[in-house]
Amino acid sequence: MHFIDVILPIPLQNRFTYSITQAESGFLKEGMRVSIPFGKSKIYTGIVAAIHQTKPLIYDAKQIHQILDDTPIVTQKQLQLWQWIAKYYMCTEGEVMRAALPNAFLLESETIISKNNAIQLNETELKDDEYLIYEALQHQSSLKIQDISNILDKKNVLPVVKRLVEKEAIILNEEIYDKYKPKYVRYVKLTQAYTSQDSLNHLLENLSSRATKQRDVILTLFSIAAKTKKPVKVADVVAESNATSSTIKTLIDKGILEDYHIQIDRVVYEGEDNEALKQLNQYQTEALQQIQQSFKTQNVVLLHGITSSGKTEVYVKLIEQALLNNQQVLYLLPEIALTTQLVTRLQNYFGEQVAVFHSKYSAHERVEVYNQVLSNSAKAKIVLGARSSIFLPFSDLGLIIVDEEHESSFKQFDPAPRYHARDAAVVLASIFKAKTLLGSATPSIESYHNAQQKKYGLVNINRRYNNVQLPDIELVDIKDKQKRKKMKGHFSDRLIEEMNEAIKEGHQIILFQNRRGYSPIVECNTCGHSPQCPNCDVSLTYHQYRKQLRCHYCGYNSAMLIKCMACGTPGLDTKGFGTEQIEAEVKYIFPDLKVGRMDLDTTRGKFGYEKIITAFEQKEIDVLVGTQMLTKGLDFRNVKLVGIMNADNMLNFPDFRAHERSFQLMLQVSGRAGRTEKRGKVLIQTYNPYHKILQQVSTNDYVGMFKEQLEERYNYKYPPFYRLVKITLKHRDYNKVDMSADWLAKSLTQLFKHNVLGPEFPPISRIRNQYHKNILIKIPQGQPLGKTKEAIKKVQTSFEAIGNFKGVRIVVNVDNY
DNA sequence: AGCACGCCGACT
DNA sequence: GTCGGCGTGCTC
Repeated sequence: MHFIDVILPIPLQNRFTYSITQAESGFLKEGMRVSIPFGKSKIYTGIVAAIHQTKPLIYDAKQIHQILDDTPIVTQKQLQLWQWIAKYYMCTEGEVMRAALPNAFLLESETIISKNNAIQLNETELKDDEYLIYEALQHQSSLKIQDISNILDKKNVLPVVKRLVEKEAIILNEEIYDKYKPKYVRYVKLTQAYTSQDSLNHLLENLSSRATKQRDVILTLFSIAAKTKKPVKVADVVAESNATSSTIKTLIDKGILEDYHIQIDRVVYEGEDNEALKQLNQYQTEALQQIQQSFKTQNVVLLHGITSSGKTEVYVKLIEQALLNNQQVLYLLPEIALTTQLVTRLQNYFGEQVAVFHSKYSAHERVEVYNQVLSNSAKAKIVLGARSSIFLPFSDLGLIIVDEEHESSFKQFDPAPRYHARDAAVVLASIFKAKTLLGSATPSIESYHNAQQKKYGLVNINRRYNNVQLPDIELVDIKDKQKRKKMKGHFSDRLIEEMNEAIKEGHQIILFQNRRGYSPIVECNTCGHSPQCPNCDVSLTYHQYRKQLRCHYCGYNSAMLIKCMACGTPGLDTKGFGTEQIEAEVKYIFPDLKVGRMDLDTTRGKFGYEKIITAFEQKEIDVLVGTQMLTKGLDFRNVKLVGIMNADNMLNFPDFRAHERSFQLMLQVSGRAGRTEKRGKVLIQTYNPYHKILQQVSTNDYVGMFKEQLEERYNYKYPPFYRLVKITLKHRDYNKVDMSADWLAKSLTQLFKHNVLGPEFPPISRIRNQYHKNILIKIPQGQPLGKTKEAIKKVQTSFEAIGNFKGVRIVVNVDNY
């Protein structure tokens, strides 16, 4: 008796045990995929996590359906990381598996319907809808459930299908197929018969009189072959000879040409020759030496280098060394910073050893990178990727770089696993006994604290590259400006002056407003009513370019109202402002300038983002207005002025991290100004210029900010002194959420006393028609984390057993950054 | 998460 | 009368 325990990509706590044959047990290894029957009719892909001979006691194990791999596609070390993540972030291994594997690896079955030929059926017995399906099967050998849905034009077709099965008119089959298909490219060459010079001359003569198109194709084929000395692609011949693919087809049919296919990589490096590594300047060299020194005793080092200090060059040197040891390197970046700029730069240094892993890649491209890493291919020695690349199957990882370490987008929010890629990376590195370098101009309070506690090494770079000066940061009091009538729309006179000057000198401008749309609130002048989202507890944002009201939480939209819905008066006013309004005002105040906007609305689509960046780089745009997207690792050479339109809405955000975030955001945007010889200028417009954070921003005082924030965190019991676990309850019914949250909070309070906060409705208490209520658990230092989480899990289990609370969804978020 | 089974309103 | 709504329970 042989069995395997399988991890399934579904949010279930348990692994599932299946029986296998002796032969299979000899072949199977941990980390291979198997397809297994699950429930009544489903077939899922599972990962073999254990192979054993212990027969399950209370149920009969089913047999597996099929083995999908010859060799493991998940390594032992990955399984180790999965387990750590599941435990630490309080989710299931299945959820981790779903996040960790490229979707194309997860085969699912699909029901295929075909006619039962063994039975002669009396068609008059069939009802109308049944007949439609039966009729369709006369023309097509098989149908999918989706096809039937289309034929009958309704959603739920299973009852009909069931009746047909009972009448033995049709047969059902579960089919699975590989979602990953290698990409092939079609090539052409002359057939054997025409390889000799004689036959060829003869052929060309023949063709020249009548079929000139065909002759051209052959001549083109020759010239390409002679030039490249490589197999010739059909696509190239078509392109160069002006022939169509039908001409080629004719030649193939005549037996003159033959085509063949070669499998190729979808992700191809098309770079030039390797660039020589830049010489490090004195400060970079010192930093590099300190990092290396520090790595002798520390596994993690934090590199605190101000914006434009040239951290990337230091990374490059470290990567180079890891490569010399023949080790792999993982370079993590926030999704949004994974721009072509950086990718090209690294590819210029390291050529085709760089692979990129990215959510915008297609399923197939992801599989290819995954497989290259798995085989430790020379094409993937350095993986440049967003947070999910911590899940790649490294075999000999030597170094992880986490750039822009403070970025909150390293934390996954919505589907579980709600992991933090920076923290998981440190664990991953420890599994490999590799080193981790965290880099940032504005480190997170947590990391800097770890460095001060000597848990991490700390290295500073305080000079910008080429000794460019840090920008001059000026605070503009817009309350005062309003009083003196010095405001034009949302632009102070100072900002307008500086913009004029920058433009006169031929420089570019960035304007930052951390809110998209035209205005977040529309309000009736007469009765004060403002349109709300029907599904969420928020005001609708006005988007001018489509004359729409939109909800930023659920995507609901409606046409802009002409009169108030409550009182019918036509006077509607807008309150607050977003990027769209700033863009409109720039156009009004500076009619000669070209304005671009960069926010979620203008960067949709695979290249939306790049288009805007390129346009800005090539100076087709004078003023770029945008949200925090602007802050991420973009290197614009010609920007002299950065304007922050309103610093207050960030500072007043109700979150213990709001001040830290505002500081980071403002310093990061400021860093976009004056990256070359000319000193940049930053204007921050605010109602409260004496705010400590703004003072610290204007003096570039990271350490001051850190100390003060750390003290606040200490006083108010927040990280890094306390760990947080946030529990969110969600349900359509307000009362159900309310009552169940009370119960849960009470039970937790019995265990953790005053360290349980809430339950509390969040500022936005309803999203997509679901009411939310939060409970926050603070875990003091010294209280064992693992045990605490187990206890929380137990309470959760008893909660879920209460009939009244059925249907209330619980979301647990550990380290809720 | 799916998906089946099972019990109540609006339609051919 | 049925179709189909989604509440509840289970999956090796």
